Amino acid sequence: MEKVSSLFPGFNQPLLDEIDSNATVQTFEEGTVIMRTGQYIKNTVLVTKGKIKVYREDDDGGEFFMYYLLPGQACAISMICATKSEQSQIMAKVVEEAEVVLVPLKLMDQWMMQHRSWYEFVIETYRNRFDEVLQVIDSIAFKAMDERLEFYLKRQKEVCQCSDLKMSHQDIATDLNTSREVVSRLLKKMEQLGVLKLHRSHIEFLK
Amino acid sequence: MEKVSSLFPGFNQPLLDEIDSNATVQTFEEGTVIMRTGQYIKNTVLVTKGKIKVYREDDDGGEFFMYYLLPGQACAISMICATKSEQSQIMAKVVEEAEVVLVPLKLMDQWMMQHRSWYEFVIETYRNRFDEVLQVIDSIAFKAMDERLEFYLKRQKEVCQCSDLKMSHQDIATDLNTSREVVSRLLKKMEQLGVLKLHRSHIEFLK
DNA sequence: TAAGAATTGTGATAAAAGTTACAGTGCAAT
DNA sequence: ATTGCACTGTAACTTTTATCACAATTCTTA
Repeated sequence: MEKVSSLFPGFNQPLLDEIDSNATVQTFEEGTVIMRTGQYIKNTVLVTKGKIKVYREDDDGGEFFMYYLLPGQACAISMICATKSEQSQIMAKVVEEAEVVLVPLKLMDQWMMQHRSWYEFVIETYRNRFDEVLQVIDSIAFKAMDERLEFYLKRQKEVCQCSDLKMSHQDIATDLNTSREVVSRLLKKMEQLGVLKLHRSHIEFLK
Repeated sequence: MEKVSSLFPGFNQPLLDEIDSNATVQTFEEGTVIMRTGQYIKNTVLVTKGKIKVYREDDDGGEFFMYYLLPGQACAISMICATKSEQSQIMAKVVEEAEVVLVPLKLMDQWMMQHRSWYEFVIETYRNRFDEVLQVIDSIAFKAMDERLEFYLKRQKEVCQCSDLKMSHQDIATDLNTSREVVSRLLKKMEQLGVLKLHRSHIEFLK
């Protein structure tokens, strides 16, 4: 569990020991849906490797990307739902081979009381996710599709830490719950403005 | 503080005593903006009377209604921000004379550890607000304006517990961040379908 | 390497939402 | 009672977004 202690530097030794003896580690390959809308949540998820995308789904198969779960982070939803063993309100998809630490939900409350560092981590997780979700609301409530796409690309760039995004226009359109043609056209405009360069299933950021 | 104990039935006596000796009560008349975007938060807000609307704002003066704060509820944002004395990410406006109990933020963490009933209340507040915000995301990410308006009206109806909504079309349009004409047209359609009846600054729900 | 699938580009058109403009109506205050 | 203002209705138009159609290109794999 050295991985946990380096990725979650706030955790103190007693907490790390508890995790060691109670949590299970699981790996998922790219493409796996590790959480489905409506599924009962039995664990809190801590990510130690890979990239996981969290989506909201509607009744007609529509998807809407909300945020990434990255190493050192936890799924706020799984914490919130875990409290009452509720159903998941979101769908989570692995986009880069992931390793997660699963903490049984019944330990959540207990650790909150016993481990200050766990409490702080959970509160910090709530805070960050709430903030992130509010920014997502801004983008869809106030912005038109061109700015929404820019916001989306900016976030992807931050996460991959590189100047390449390996996704098709259709993938992006699905994440934004719009159509491929709209995304293609807007990307073309951005290419003409010199902000990026388009390749097949691959966008290169120039600025 | 009998009001607090009846509105927040989960709070046990030691917690109620703490609130009694540390919190301040304040009343605000209709129309008051009790929290502004960017303002530093120094208290956690518990509502004991009235109705408060919580908004997200954009840079150009746009407003977007997110949810109501009602008696027996707390502002999740103020709790989250309070943790680090952060700036408010939202604007809160009193729409019906309100009374609130202000808990100094420095007590938040302390009470979380000491009072199980406070801890449970805070977690429950996070959970409910997160759920509510996710539903709001659904409505703007997946639905067109007609359904968004229906969703909006449904929530107003739930809150007022009556079949009358005393708002002008412009007020509704502002809350939804759209234009008055769009709201007027959609409301007219709903009237023709027999779901409601339109009056001046007043909508009567029929179904 | 040829066939098939996925991806992209783009025009045409339709639908939804936002904007402009203005008339009419009800309400309040003097 | 009259004036003025806030509110509502609606037509005409523009812009944005979605949908349809189809060609061209690149990649995969049989």
